[in-house]
Amino acid sequence: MESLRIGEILRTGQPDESVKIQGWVRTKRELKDFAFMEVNDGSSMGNLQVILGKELPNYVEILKKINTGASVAVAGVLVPSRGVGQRIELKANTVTVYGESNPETYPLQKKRHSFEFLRTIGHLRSRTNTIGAVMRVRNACATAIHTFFQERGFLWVHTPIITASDCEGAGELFTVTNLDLNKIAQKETKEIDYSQDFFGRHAYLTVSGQLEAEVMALALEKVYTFGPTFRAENSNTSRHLAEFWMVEPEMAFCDLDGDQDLAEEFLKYIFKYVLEHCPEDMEFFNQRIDNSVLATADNIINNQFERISYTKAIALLEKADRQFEFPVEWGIDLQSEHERYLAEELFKKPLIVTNYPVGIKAFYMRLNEDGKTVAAMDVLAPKIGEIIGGSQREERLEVLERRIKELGIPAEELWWYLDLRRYGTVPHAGFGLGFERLVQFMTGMGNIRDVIPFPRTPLSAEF
RNA sequence: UCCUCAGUAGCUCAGUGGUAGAGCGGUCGGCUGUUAACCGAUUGGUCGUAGGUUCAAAUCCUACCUGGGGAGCCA
Repeated sequence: MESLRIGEILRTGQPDESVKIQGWVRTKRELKDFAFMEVNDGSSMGNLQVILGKELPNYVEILKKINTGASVAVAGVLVPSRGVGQRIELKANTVTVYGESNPETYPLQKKRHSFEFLRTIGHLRSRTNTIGAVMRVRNACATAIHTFFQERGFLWVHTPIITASDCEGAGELFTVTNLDLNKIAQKETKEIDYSQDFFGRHAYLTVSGQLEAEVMALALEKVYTFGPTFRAENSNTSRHLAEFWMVEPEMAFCDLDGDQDLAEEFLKYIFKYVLEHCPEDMEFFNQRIDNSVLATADNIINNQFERISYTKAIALLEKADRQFEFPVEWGIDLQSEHERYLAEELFKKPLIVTNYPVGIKAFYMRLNEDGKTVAAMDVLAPKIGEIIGGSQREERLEVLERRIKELGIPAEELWWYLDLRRYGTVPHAGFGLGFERLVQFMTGMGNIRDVIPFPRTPLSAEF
């Protein structure tokens, strides 16, 4: 008999149906003449309650084996539940134990564990309610992202993970090398000769696929990347990972307004999709993790994002009836406390801040007519802060060359990027979204390490 | 990297100078269409590591390690 997923049985299973399920034992309760066993296979929040009657062959032996964490297959007949708490349950005819689980050493208990502890058992934590729900929502977010872009004619392009350009300007890079580091450690010379390295030059793990995405957009018009990204920054916060996934759409023939429209439509679509596809999990997050996630989702789906200029944002912050640790002044970069005030207190919803001072933004952002600001945008979300950062790109060769020179960036390495402005340049724009921050925002999970299966952070890469 | 708090049983924590504790978990028994089951018994420790102060240190001091929260950097 082919086995069914438990989530499906819980939703649509009918009495008298013969079914087989496979999964892991969450809990067992022994009574005098029979026993209850709850089994979960990751397909849903809820477990399937299995009735084990004494008439089962090897009843005593089976009961000894089905401790929390054991893997089982159960064939039987669905029956209406006589207890409260579940609509339907499975009366077992045969039980197969694939693998036992020693209750004296299995670290997961039936009760709640701290996320700190669960991080120390990264290989088992996905068997918990919360991490399981996170992974299902994460999957739904990823599917929603692809669906959103595919429906709109965007091509998913695969930008390289190994890159030779260190001038993307987005933080510290990991070096990729196959040089013998032991030999280098013994050398007296301080300089490393990267011409002897695998690529014949210093190579890195990518910190962004944007520059390559621009290449593809200037041939295919609408593209997006969705892949891993690496930052070697020594950041120890609940919002940073050394390895994370980033989504970067890039559109030719698009300006900053179009960019903002896309970002807003995009977030709305994903929230709506996840609410439709993971209602149980979202309900769980709302009940157990953060009682504002459903209201937040509703807020995002049904309200227009606030759109204000950086200059306006500064004026609002200066008017705020409160003291900021970092004084507010036109030209400064917005601090966490400023972003939070705007998103959480003043507007109480996501807002898009645009046209930042040229001095605090990247070289590729398009210079505005005023000569003082660039066509950048940040989407600020309550609690998370900056969730999306984007801009209209500088498409004018001479302006871009001037900016590169001003910032002291080695232009020769960017020759191909500049070529895009030499041959058939067009206005174009795009943005980057931190995928894990999106999942955090969606689920209300406080620490980004709990929304990725295997988090990589400073001093931590065990699993 | 900085600030701050913490590290005691498998887990969550109490214990602030004088013989290491509780709840949960595990084990054994009882009871029950149970469901964070319940009742009783029982098991369980190099008090993060290394020094120091003291007659005596989980407790005070120093350094280091690890983790949480916040900040910076950023997505």
